[in-house]
Amino acid sequence: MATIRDVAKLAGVSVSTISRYLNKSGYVNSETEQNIKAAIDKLKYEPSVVARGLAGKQTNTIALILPDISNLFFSDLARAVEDVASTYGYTVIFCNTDDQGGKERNYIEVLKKKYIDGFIFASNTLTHEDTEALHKRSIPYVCLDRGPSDELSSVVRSKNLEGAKMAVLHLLEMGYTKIAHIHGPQHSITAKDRLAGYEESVRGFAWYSPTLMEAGDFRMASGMKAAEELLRRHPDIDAIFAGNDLMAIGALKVLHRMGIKVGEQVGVCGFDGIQTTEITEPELTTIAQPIYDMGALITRILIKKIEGSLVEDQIYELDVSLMARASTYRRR
Amino acid sequence: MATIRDVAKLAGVSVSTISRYLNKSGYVNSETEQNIKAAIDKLKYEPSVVARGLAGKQTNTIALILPDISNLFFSDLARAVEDVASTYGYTVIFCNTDDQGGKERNYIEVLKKKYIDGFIFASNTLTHEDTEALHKRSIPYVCLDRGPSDELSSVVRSKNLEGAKMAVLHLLEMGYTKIAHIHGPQHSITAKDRLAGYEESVRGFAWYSPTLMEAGDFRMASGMKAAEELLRRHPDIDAIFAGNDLMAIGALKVLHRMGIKVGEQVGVCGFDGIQTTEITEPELTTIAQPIYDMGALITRILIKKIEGSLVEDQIYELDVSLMARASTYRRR
DNA sequence: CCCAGTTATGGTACCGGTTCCACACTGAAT
DNA sequence: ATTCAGTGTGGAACCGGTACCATAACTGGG
Repeated sequence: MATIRDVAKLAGVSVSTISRYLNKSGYVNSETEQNIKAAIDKLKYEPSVVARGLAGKQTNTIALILPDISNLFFSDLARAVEDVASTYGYTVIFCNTDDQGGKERNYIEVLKKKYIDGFIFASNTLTHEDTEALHKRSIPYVCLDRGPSDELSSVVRSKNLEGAKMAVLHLLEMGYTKIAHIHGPQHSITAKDRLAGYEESVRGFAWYSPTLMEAGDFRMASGMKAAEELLRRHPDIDAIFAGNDLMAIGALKVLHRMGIKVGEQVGVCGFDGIQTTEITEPELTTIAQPIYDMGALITRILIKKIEGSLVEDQIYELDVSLMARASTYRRR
Repeated sequence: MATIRDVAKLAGVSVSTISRYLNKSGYVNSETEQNIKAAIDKLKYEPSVVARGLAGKQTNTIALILPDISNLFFSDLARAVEDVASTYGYTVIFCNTDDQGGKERNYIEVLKKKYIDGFIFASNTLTHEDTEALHKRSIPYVCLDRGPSDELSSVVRSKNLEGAKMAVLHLLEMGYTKIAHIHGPQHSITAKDRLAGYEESVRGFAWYSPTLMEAGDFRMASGMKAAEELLRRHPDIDAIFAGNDLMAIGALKVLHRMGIKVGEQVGVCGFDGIQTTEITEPELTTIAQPIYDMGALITRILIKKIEGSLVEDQIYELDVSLMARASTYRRR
């Protein structure tokens, strides 16, 4: 491997000049420039990112911290992050935390030793202490859905409350008359907002009851359990709005097993818009978050922060959209 | 940030001694050791991975090159890779190639400048030229499914041919009598092997015909198209074996739309064992690859190669298993 | 004619580690 | 007493860049 000194020697100039040429910082005569170009070509010289990292404190690497890459939502997100990052010349490291604060903290520890340029947090366990180490070294970070408690940071999320209201409204419009809700874990602000949206929308109805709400953990199995429980408690419900798609799919499964026709008899609506919603039978109505856009946006914000174009920290709320499909189509 | 020299000063020894202590290379008096420990604690010293990388040519980072992280199969795989890598102290960079050789080559170029310790290739486009650059710098790499053409390398794959035979056998045992096949793109050795397994198993039957095979591209939409075509051509087929789960799900969808009862009238079997197969209705019978194990194994092999415990390059073929489910259950 | 600003380039300390070599000391074998 | 292996430590070059500072030649304005 050729080094910058080899190039300098061959081009007959000093290393400083090469460095200036490479970084387009400072003056370089156009003739000299040609010589340097030739030398670089000849030696197939490629600057070492590591040496640059050591000298200049930039590694062009960002870390993506998420609960589980094999979760459909996050793999879609990761795709967007990597796409954007690579167009800006950054590479992406990913870390699975399983929503365990300990793992997350551990990753932060390991990665800050690596001079990572910035972090994207898509997990829900971030605390103030976690970010302290980042602040100390002024490593920029951005968050999905929610930032660390009591602290301002750039956050991208979607309109969860509004989306939940859209879901309920849609179900009502389709002629369903008693709507239950399976909500996610309440430490998640996302789940909270969606629950709030549901509650605000249905509180006024005569059939409203707190027992129409049942908790899940955002995974399919919990959706099944919750749906069973709800149907046992209220055999007359004719629609279920789930806090995310996976739980909605669980509900779908349960209804199917009970011989209940989804759509016609009981409507089901999810939230997230993961690709799998098109695979179910019937296809699942859902409130789609612009997952790809969210990932792309949060990455662009992070890179801006890294490169110093001052962006004020703020919360970006993206629009959600109703994907009306067969699982909420009630033939009359 | 404290540096190694700060620690040396505080502990009253030289940097060499600190380095020896940190790497457990060479002698360090046990008393000195205590002092060093204390100094490190006090200064909260953490060695810089970047400086280490520059000096010692090790970054503890591996790259995972795959077609698309948002593809269910690869996100499961990525999870396994990261799990194993992190227990060995490595971080994982991932890159989406969309099966385009150009993107792949580009990533190799970028990453080798970063002193990546090793590569895992899970894409199908790897050529001899691609790996040349890696050879030159003796950067180890391993492959999933297939290595670069005409070259030995460590490869982990599953028993595709055998699995295809299992699928056909299972369908026959369940009482299906005319089995079609949707195969993947033939540049993929995986798809080829599965097709071969199918053909070998059915060639002896009277109903066998080359027109019972139709091509797809491993994605759902192509499975739908292929299924339609097959049913048009042979309205009497009563089973479809697809070269992967996503195409099988496509077939499922088509059959459903045509009002054909999957399982009872027409059996469908996939291949891969992605989680989504449990979400479909009916649940999809599939030949499950041990995706997680494959990812874990390939990562362990790579790390062994990186750390120099000479492993001979070889091909590891893992067992597949039949997951018999409702999509191939024929009530009689 | 002098001084200041622009253009062009070189020298070198520095980033934070690793590693090789030199040196000193100990105790046992020759 | 001499040699030698094992133990323990320090000095300094080196990895491959960046960036600051110095130097110098060449403008043009006062």
